[in-house]
Amino acid sequence: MRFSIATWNINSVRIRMELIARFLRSERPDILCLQELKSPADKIACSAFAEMGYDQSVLRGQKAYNGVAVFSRIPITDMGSKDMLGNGSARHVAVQLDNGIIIENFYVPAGGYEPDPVTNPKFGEKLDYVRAMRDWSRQEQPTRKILVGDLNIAPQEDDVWSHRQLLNVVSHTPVEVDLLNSVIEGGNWTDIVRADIPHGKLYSWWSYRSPDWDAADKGRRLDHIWATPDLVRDHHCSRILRSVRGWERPSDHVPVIAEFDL
DNA sequence: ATGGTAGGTCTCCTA
Repeated sequence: MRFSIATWNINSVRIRMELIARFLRSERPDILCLQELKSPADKIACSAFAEMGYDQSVLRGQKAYNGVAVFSRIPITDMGSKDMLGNGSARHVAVQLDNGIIIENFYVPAGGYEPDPVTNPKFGEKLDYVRAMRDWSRQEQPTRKILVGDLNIAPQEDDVWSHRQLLNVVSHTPVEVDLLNSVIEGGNWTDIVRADIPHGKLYSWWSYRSPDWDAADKGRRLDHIWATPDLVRDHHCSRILRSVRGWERPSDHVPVIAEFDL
């Protein structure tokens, strides 16, 4: 038996319910992890998810900003949230499957524009957040875990449209890439999508500001699926659903999907 | 070198 898991930065869950329904009807992932809900939990139409078979949900909402959720067709248990910066922002939630697998759903801070923690505190917060993830990864038992989410860092050269031109752009700076790699090493994580698709450009996000995102194709791979060694197989059928970026009124991120043994 | 768009909202902040 296998199960499929999808991660998607939805950029407002309320205005994109139709888009989510279209995605769930066509792809039918067993588990959907969302980030950037931009909504309090009590304003999210969980009944609409339940009608499509996703009757299990664990939400961490917040007014206007952040927010993460897990919707599932298979049983999940709420395993709590980590408040990495101690500021109450809803950026993480964990759930457990009946077989013991734990799913960690993260929304890492974007970090603002200027890649300097002194002049831009938001960048400092982002670095602090990823440092906290590294420290947490080192403490965890490195087994039976899947980590997904919008990590807001594109670590490899082929994860951005131009490695050279993005070296000083937040999301691909060496300090961010080094930190993200230290999280991977600290938790003994495998980057499942890159293990499946090791070569070539791979993006999960295209800016709203590009008038023709498809032709310009100045994307970045910000959304990730990782797993601990015991869950890694030869292939996980990873897919990044680029076409969803072309749907009507899209998120600037597209869903990423992988499959695991249940 | 610059500006471009989107969403939610204490009309500006965040992405």
